[in-house]
Amino acid sequence: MLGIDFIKANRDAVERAIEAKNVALDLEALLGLDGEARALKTRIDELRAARNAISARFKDASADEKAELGRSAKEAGAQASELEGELGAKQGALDALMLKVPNIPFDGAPVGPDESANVVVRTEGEVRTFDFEPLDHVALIEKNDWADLSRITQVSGSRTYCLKGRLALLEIKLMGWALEKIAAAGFTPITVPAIAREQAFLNQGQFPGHEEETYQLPNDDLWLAGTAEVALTSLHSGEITESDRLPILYAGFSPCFRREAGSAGKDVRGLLRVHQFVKVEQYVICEADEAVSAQWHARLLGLAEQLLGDLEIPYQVLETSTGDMGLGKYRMNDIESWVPSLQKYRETHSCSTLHDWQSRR
RNA sequence: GGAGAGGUGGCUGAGUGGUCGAAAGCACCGCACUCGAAAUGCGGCGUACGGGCAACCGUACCGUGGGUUCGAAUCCCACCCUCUCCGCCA
Repeated sequence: MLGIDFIKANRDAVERAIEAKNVALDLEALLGLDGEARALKTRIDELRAARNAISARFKDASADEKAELGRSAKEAGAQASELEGELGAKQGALDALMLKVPNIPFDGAPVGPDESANVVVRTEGEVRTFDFEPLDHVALIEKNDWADLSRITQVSGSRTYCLKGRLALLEIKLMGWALEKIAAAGFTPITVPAIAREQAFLNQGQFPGHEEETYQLPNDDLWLAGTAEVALTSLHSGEITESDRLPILYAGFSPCFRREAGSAGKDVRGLLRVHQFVKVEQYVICEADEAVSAQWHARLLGLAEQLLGDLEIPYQVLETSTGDMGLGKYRMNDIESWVPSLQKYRETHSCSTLHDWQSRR
């Protein structure tokens, strides 16, 4: 989220961000609530000050005076409590609105409602031409007995997969290889749980708003994260970090769980858009400096590209539009990799910068 | 699942009804001493909101939320979290 002082001082920019990101938020109402809450608080402070002043005289007072002082102190206290209740309600409403305030997007981000406004900024690698019809991944799996896609759905439902043989090994090795590559660039490899408390999802920005897309474990008041980012974001929450200990660099690894609610009918075949998968996450906590942050963003993107280069997979880099990048993001670059059987690029990587919108949460 | 212990400032840790935003130590900052550093001595040192040009003043904050009281870190209730032991376990 953004600080209330920042919002007040940069009202137009925030208003533009709300528009560009297509957020349902009435900034006018938010600022009005803030004003009302402050006024109430001032009034409560005055009542409390009066009460405290009376209480301070209590000890040395005579019995008669004590009765009188007690009465008036109690009354001031009661009034304060009543207003406090009012303030609580306003504050709650205000907090809920504050969580919906979007980060101000990067100047270079294309403004648009959704992914259709994303812009391809670069295309890398050479698309192979074959003198035969390339099979898609499902056909390759069937041909080589590399998975039990239909059997596992009777166990775990749709959008789950079960790799076998060399493909099972490939999944594990690919993750290990990516972790090692990123570790070699100075990042600390770290394995984190997908299980996390609600607070972690609030901290990261997934909540409020995306509860429907998240698996819940209601018996234990826990949720399953769709990315290691959830755990990594909260790993250092509440800490004040000396600047000489920055940047903190992680190469995270975790299973990822996604309900894919609202994706009905999309990519139902094969290994695209599954409910559970494994992923490596690059994560940087750096000093609150736009230039430094931009350098790290470039570094993350560079490392992701290096992985694809090493794998000889052609790809394109997108500058993600304001409508597609999400509430908390300042800048987002997606990478789409070439899928020969589809004859098109599909999203495989994503790099984002969130600035202090994230750390404030 | 059963039993117990505990959550106080950046850290350790005192504090069981007002003189407590809170002892002491560590860390940190300033000054003195020193060629310099260390050691030592003296002083300072929480956060948020509101008011004030400022000095400063007011309010709140001792896990969270309620309650008792003129007054709560301290008493009562509920909850959350952490740790220890036992049991169970793919």
